[in-house]
Amino acid sequence: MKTPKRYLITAALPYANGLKHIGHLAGAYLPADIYVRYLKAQNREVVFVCGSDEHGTAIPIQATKEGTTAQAIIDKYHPIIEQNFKDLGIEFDIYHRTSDPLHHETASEFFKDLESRGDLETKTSEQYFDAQANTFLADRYIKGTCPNCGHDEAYGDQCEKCGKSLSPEELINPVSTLSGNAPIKKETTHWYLPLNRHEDFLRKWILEEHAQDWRPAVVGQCKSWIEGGLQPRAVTRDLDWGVKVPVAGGDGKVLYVWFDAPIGYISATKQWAINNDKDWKPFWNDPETKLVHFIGKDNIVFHCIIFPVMLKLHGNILPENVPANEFMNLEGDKMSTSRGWSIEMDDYINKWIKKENGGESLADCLRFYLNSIAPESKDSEFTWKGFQDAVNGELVSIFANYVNRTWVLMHKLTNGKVPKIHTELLDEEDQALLLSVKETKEKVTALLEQYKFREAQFEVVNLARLGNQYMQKKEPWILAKHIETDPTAQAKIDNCMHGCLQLSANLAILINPFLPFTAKKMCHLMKVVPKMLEWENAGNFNLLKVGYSLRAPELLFRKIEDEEIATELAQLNANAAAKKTKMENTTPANNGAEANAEKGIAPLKPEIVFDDFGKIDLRVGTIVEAKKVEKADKLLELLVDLGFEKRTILSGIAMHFNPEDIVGKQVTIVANLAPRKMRGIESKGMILMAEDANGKLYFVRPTEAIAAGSTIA
RNA sequence: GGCGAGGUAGCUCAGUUGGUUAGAGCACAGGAUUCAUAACCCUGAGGUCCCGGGUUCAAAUCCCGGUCUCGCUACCA
Repeated sequence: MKTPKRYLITAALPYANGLKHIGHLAGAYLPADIYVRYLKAQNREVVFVCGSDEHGTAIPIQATKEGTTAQAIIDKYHPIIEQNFKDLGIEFDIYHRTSDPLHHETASEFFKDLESRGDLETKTSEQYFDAQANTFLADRYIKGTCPNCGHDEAYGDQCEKCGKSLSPEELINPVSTLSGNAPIKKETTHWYLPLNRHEDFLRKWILEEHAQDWRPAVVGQCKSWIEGGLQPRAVTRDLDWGVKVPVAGGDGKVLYVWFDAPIGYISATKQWAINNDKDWKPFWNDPETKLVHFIGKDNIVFHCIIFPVMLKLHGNILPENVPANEFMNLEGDKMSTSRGWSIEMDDYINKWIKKENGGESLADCLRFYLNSIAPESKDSEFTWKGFQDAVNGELVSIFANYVNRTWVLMHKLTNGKVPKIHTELLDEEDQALLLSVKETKEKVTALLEQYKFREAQFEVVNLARLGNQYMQKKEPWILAKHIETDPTAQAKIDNCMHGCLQLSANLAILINPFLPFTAKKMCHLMKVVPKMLEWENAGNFNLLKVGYSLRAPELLFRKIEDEEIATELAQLNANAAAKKTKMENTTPANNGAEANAEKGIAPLKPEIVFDDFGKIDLRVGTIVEAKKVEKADKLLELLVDLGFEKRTILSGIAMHFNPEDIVGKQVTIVANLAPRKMRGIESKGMILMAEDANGKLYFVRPTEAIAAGSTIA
C-alpha cells in the first residue's frame, strides 16, 4: 500500500454531560493515541483531533436536573475531560468543542452547501403540527391507516405491515402519537438527508471495497443497515440549543446533534490549523490524506453510513477505516456511571496518578492493561485483579525488570558505561538477539497498521522476555567471577551488556506508542533526547555510543499491592451501593435541584389545577391473567379485573416481571385512558408503575388487598 | 421480534484459503539460578473448540437448526 501523504485521525467526540470512564478510554481514545504516536514516530504528517460534543437535548435536560444552564454544564465538563485525557497521555493536537463559534460557522456552512445544491430533501410544505404538544411532528410521530394495505398502525414514513414507504400526507386518519389528537396542518420547512439516494454508493464502498480490511462487526452492522433499506433522516430539530438552521425558514430550529457533531472533526481541524499557522483544507479534501475514525461500536452507523454520505456530498474525502471497538465491562457487569459501576478517568487519575503513588508511570500501567484487554473483536472485561496481574506479571517482572537488571549489571560490570564490542567473540546468540529485534519491529509495525494494538503491545513485551532469556544464557554475573582465570571474560561481559543496552534502547522506541511516559523515562536513563525514539531507529544496535556513561538505575514501575486492589473493589461496591440507596431514597428533597439531581429525582412538571387531576379516573384492579406479547421484548398482555369488568391492558414491563409472578397482584389503573393498539392488540387503560433511577419498576398499589374497582383520589 | 457480531485451557485472547498431536501469555505444579522489584530462566500439567445435525478422505474452520452474551432496531399510553 502506498504511504499516504498525510493522516487525519479522529477519536469520537465525548458527550459533555458528565465524566468519562475507562471504558470510553479503551474504546476509542487509547487506540487512537497509540496509532497517532506510532505515525508521529515515523515523522508522518498527522493531525489528531477530538473535542467535546456539547449539543443535543441531553445537555439542557442535564442542566434542568442540576438546576443550572446548558452553558454551565458544558463549561463544567469540557475542561475536566480535556485535562483527564492529558493526564493519561492522550495527546490530541487539538481538543475542540462544538459550542465554539468556529464550529457553528463550519456546521452552518456545511448545511448551507448541501442545502443549496439540493442534496438535502428541502421541502417547504404544510406539515402536521400537534397543537397540544406545540411542535411539528416528524414522520415517525404520526400514525394512521395505510393507503396500500389498510393497516391502521402505519407510520408516517413507512407501513410496518406491508413495508411500503409512505409520507405522512398519504395516511388516512392521521393521529399524533404524542397527544393522540388529530394533527393540524401548518406550514414549515424540514430538511432531510436522503440516505436512500446513496444506497448504491454505500453498498459498493463498504460491502465491496472494504469487506476485507474493515472489522467484521463494522461491515456486518453496515450491511444490516444498507440491506434493511435506508430512509431519509431528519437533520433539523425544534430546539433552541445547538447550531441554528442557517437558511430561510430555520427560525426556532437547530441542526440535529448527529448532523452537527461529526462536523466537529472538521472545525477542530480548522482550529488546529489556525493555532499552528497551517492549512486545514488538504486534510479534508486531498484524496492522499488517510482519514481514520476511532469509535465505540455504538457509533458505527454515524461514522460509516451517515457521515460518509455527508462528506461525499460536501466534496470531502472518506474514511479509510473505522476501527470500532466493542465494549469493556467491569468486574462482571456493564459499566454505568449512573449506577456507580464504573471507573471514571478522573477518579483513577486522582487516586493513582496525582498522589505520590507512582505518578505518571501509573498512567502507563492503566494504558498497558487497557490495551492488553482491548475489546477489538469482542466485549472484554476489566478486573482489578487482572490489572494487578498485568502490571506485576508483565510490566514489572518482564519489562521493567529487564531494564533494571541491565542497568544494575552495567554499573557493576562495565563501569556505568556502554561497553565496546569485541567482534571476534560475537556468537549466534548475539546474532539471534539482533535478528529478534528486527523481526519484532516488523511484526509490531504490521500489527499497528492493521489496528491490532493488543497483539502489537504483546510483541514488544515479548521482546523484553527474549532479552531476559539472552541474559540468562550469557550469565554475565557468572563470567564476572572468572575474570582472573578467563582472559576473555571481560570481553564477553562487554558484548553481553552492549547487546542488553542496545536492546533497551530498542524497547524504548517500540514501547513508546503504548507507554509514552515510560519511554520518556527510559530516555532519561539512557541520557538521550526524545529524537532517538523515532521509529526508523528501531532495529539498530548502534543507538547508544560506546563509552557513553549512563544514569544510575531507577525502577520504571512499582508493584500493585493486594491491599490496593482490595480497596478499589470495596470502593466500587460502596459506590454502587451508595448510588442505589440514593436512588431508592425518594424522600422529597428541600435543598435545591442539585441535590435532587444527585438523587436521581426527575424535575417537577408544571403545576396543574384540581380539575385537571379530576379528569383522571384511577381504580384498583387485580391482574387475573398475564402473558408475553409475541414479537415484542417489553410488552406484557394483562387481563385486569376492575370489579365491573375485565379488561385487556398492555404494559411495557416484560423485562422486569415474569407473567406468572404477577397474576393475582393488585395494581393501580388509569381506567379512562383512550384505548390504544400496540402490536395489533388493543390496550384499554394503563398500569401505574414507579421507577427508580436504576430503571427498576415497582407496582403502585394499596397496602392491603381491597375490592377490585375501588376508586383512588 | 428483525438484523449484526461473538461463544476456543481457570483467566485474557490467537487460530490465515477446511489438512499432522488446536496455540500464546497470565495463573498453577516441579526444577534450576541469584545480576534483578521473592523478579528472571527451564520443564510440565491443563481443552466435548457452546449444543445437535449435515457436507467431506478430513471440520474450531463450510452448511442447517438450537442456545447464551453484547450491539443496532422495533415495541415500552
